[in-house]
Amino acid sequence: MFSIGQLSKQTGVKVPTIRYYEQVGLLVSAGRTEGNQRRYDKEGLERLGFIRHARDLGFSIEAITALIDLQQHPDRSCQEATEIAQHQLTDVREKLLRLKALETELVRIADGCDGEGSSEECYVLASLADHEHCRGEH
Amino acid sequence: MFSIGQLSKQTGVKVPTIRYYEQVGLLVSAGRTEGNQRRYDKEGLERLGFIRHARDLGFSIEAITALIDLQQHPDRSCQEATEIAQHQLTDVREKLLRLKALETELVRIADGCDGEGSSEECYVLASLADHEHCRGEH
DNA sequence: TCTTGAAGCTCTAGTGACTAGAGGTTGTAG
DNA sequence: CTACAACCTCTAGTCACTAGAGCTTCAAGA
Repeated sequence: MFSIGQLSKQTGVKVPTIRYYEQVGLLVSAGRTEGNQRRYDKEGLERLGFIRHARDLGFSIEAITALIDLQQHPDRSCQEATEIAQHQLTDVREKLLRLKALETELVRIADGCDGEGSSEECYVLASLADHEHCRGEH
Repeated sequence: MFSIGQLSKQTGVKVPTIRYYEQVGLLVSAGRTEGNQRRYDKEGLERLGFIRHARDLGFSIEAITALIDLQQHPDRSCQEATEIAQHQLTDVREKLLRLKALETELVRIADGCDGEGSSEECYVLASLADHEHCRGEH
């Protein structure tokens, strides 16, 4: 049995975050001591590892809840899990496209100015003031 | 003079968001009508355009406040503005790297499973459960 | 001039995924 | 047995909005 602190050390998830996961129904402790402190078993440790990994990959708490639900019903099709993962992938790809466009624009803005002179004629400020300067959309 | 709704239509920023910007000190209306409704002039319209553009590029409210502050003191160096933009660029590039890694990982996970069979042997779930499967770090 | 209704107003609370702090209790090593 | 690190609960704060309640004002048509 592990205390919440031990679980935290082993997974790298902060203690208040573990309590938060309990609050939202993601991870329940195996039980409590007489003094009301949480105790976890190996299953809890594994589940927290799963949650951590999924969060690192950007899955929402909601999506993770759905995935855990699937884990607990092995009779259900794997298709749902794949759909959730595909959805996440689409999401990441959209963000990637957007960020790439932003990068291009920011390079143009940030590098267009040598940092000298007064802010009155600053290229950064002028670029932000006037969208017309932009090459792509965002 | 424009009403808040006209400002909203011209810039594409929602009415409650404009009020929010006032609340955090980003955009003050030129004045109020006798009936307490906000009225904006051309300067307000331009400033909201500036804010909108900067937000689209991912600048935080805090950074935008600093940039506007610079605009209003044309005697101050342009360097600060450039620094803020460079910082934002660094930030975007970090996010890009991270997202690219995630994409790779998600492709591996989401495409490794044909969606058939039960969730018991689902590759998505197995991959999320075991970080060891991962190629890169995240 | 009156009426209607869209648009405006303020205020509070909710979102997601935590994080911080107050103020009190428990577990454990020496 | 004592000290103190680690635990507990609860509330409130973060960011950048968004939603809703309940009210008032503005402007166009009759």
